[in-house]
Amino acid sequence: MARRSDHSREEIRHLALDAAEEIIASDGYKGLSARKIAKAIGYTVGTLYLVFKNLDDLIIQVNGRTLDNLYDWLTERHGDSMDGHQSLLSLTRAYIDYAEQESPRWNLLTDYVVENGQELPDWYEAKLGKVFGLVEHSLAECNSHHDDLTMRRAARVLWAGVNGICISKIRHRFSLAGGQSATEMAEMLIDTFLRGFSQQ
Amino acid sequence: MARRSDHSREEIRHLALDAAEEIIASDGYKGLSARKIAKAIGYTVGTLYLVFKNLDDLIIQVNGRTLDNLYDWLTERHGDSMDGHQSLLSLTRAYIDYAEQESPRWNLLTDYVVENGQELPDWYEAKLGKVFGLVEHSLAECNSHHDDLTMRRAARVLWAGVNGICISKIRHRFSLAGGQSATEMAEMLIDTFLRGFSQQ
DNA sequence: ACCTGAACACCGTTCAAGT
DNA sequence: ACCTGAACACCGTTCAAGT
Repeated sequence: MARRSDHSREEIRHLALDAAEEIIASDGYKGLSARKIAKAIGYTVGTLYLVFKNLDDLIIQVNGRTLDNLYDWLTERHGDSMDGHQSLLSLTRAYIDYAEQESPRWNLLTDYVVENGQELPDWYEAKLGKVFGLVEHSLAECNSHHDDLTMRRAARVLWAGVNGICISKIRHRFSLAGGQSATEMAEMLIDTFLRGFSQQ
Repeated sequence: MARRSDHSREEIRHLALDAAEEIIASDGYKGLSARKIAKAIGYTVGTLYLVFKNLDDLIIQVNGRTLDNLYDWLTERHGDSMDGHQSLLSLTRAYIDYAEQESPRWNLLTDYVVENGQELPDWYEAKLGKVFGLVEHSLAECNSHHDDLTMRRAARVLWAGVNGICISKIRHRFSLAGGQSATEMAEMLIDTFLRGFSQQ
């Protein structure tokens, strides 16, 4: 059993986040609990509350690591040797693959509800911004006759749309999609949006 | 206190669903519990398990009523005296209003995760289909040179996209949207998609 | 100083026993 | 037949007490 001073606070934080990721992967994102984490790392539940404000704080930190992981996944799979349209499609396919293959942690990301009057921490928005940056970059290669703000807005609208498609197909498993897969739906969204965007 | 035979099984079902809706509205969607429902209707927890298979079954029935409620909300606010494009925008604004004003029950709808190998019940998909029907109808008024299947697919892609925007702005409260509101993002999506869709 | 362990106020779900 | 109430195996969170 772990005793006092076996690990620094920062080490306990890492141990706990590692354990949380394993529990989410094996028991699903709703199977995560403070007591399971504590047991897995050989500390008492009380110890977790010395390191995390509460379970919400822990979950948001797990989600932060998921965003890092997603960023790496996307950049690894995402070739640079194509035009913007193809690049956007390949980014989207990589994202859908991630949501499907890492669905427990992806579901936890989507599950998070920010309460009225609350805000996501800055470091979290920064990680999100890094992922959005990939979309912006691909979009900029497709089309450059719009101003910067319009490009950024288009990237966000398009990505929120792709995410909505993933939610309906992966989270809710709607079978009302005219027989289309998530990838086919996302391709239809991107192709049609880009056609409209370039002819504006 | 309620005694046996005070209510039929169907009456208990309605009482429980009514109570669940009130609890969700006042305590948030994560504040719902079988014990709270039982207390509110004057029965023991055990009784709920005579009427519902489990809490998941109850929640899916609450979500079914939310879909009915949403359908009524959309049809009430949705004038018929405009062209398809305007009609689609007004439908979208009404949906965003619903998500904002009824956010606890809307969040419960979005929260639901269908596990691997599971499916949503047919009656649930039928209620969803009714809401999607409104979108299809408006879209059909915008554009009629596509075949039926393409129109249905476009309606689903567009609606999943609008929903994704609501999730990023209402559920996650991302402030990375270039200063746009959910409504502005949805308008950008619809305008650009429709331009691309009509020029295909 | 650091961590424990017990306590508090909750959960979902089941099922023998009561009326 | 219908419902209860207690039990079981869990929760998140706090904090006096131990080393």
